[in-house]
Amino acid sequence: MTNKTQRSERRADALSKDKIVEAAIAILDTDGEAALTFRALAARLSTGSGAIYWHVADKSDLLMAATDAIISRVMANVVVADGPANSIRAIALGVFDAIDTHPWVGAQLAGEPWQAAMGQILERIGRQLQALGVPQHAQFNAASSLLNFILGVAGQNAAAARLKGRVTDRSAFLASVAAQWTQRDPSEYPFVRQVAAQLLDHDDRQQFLAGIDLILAGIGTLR
Amino acid sequence: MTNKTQRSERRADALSKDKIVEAAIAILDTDGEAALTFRALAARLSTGSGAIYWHVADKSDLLMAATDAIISRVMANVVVADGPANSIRAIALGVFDAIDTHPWVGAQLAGEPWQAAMGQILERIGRQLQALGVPQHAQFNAASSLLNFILGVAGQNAAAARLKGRVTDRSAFLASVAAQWTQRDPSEYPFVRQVAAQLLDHDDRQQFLAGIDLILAGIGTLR
DNA sequence: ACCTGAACACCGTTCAAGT
DNA sequence: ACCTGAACACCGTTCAAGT
Repeated sequence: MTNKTQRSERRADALSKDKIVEAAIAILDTDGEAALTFRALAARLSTGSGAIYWHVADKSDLLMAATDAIISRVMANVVVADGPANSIRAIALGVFDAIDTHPWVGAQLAGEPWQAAMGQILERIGRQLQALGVPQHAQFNAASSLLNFILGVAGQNAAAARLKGRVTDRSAFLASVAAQWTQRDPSEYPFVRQVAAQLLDHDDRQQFLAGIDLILAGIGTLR
Repeated sequence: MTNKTQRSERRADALSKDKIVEAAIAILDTDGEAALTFRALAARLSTGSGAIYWHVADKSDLLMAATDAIISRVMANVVVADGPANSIRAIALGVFDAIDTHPWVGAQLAGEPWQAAMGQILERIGRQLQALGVPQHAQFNAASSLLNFILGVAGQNAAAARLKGRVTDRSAFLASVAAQWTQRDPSEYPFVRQVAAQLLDHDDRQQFLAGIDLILAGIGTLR
């Protein structure tokens, strides 16, 4: 037996980008965005943090690959039927629900355009807009409007998820938010005061659908 | 003369949250989000990094205060006239242009709801929706739809700004994005391929306005 | 070719010590 | 009350050294 510090055994099963991405998703889902570090990831994969860089360019690359994996699954499972308008609702709800279960996906979509997941969503929405009979010249704007609305909600939901745990009473928290918004000068915030009650107990998913419907109604006026 | 390391002089002009926020805005505007560190801020203010914490809770507090300052100025300068629909366009464009000149504001809005700036925008939009005659029960959803669309665009623009400098040819960059989206299986991306040409040379501001108009058209169908 | 883990160059935040 | 700046506990990323 020697005194020299023993190097760890080399891992038997080869690492791969897929395995790394799956491990990252597991960490993100169970412990949140902040918990995903290369050290935590390396520990979970029983390897050195540097090994990950052999398969993944950097943290942004890793996050985009994880987001793409989730969105791919969602898109594969979305049931497109009952006409193009309902199909768009289904696609949008698919993304919404994915963000609900994987809030970090929301942050990623909202803050990183040009990733593969964005192309997938755009494609799915665009095809349904064509089926809906939206004139060709208006299709890009219509798709981008729906997409941007979805991304806006995505960012907000990701932020809301970051509070989970720290905030136990959602209504009380939202009440304190509304109070802070209006406190600088209550007479300056008549609208916020009016909707404060609805803010406290509104259903995010239902409000999301209402927004999609509003944009669809607007698209319906296009000729 | 002593050999003891000389402590720096104590600053003559008192620090204040306002002064700190202004310095932060200057750093964010000239050198970008990544350049705002407590060390850089302390250097610019000729103080210790710890001093900043006497006036500001943490980095999030600082960023929210900076965002609120910018949005307050924008809202004070927005000209509301020509009827409620045009006023909503003016408010939205005000936010869009603010994000264009201060991209970090976009990132902040997209990723941090419940900050004061959000209350300001919501209030301004809501009041115009009331003037537009939107039925009371639909006002909250309508306002939230417009707001979320704006936040979606905000996040994308902030991300686009992060590339400035690194990317010199916008068209070439967007072409490579579209190519990457479709390359996995070109036959799976007919819509993206169709709009790729528009993607390359579309005007962000004009597309933003088209989205606002689409939502306004949808709101017009509400009764 | 792929993996290991120490080392580097940073962060935000805290806090004892000063005025 | 307010300020100073070293110290702490982290990060992402690199890279010489291993297999």
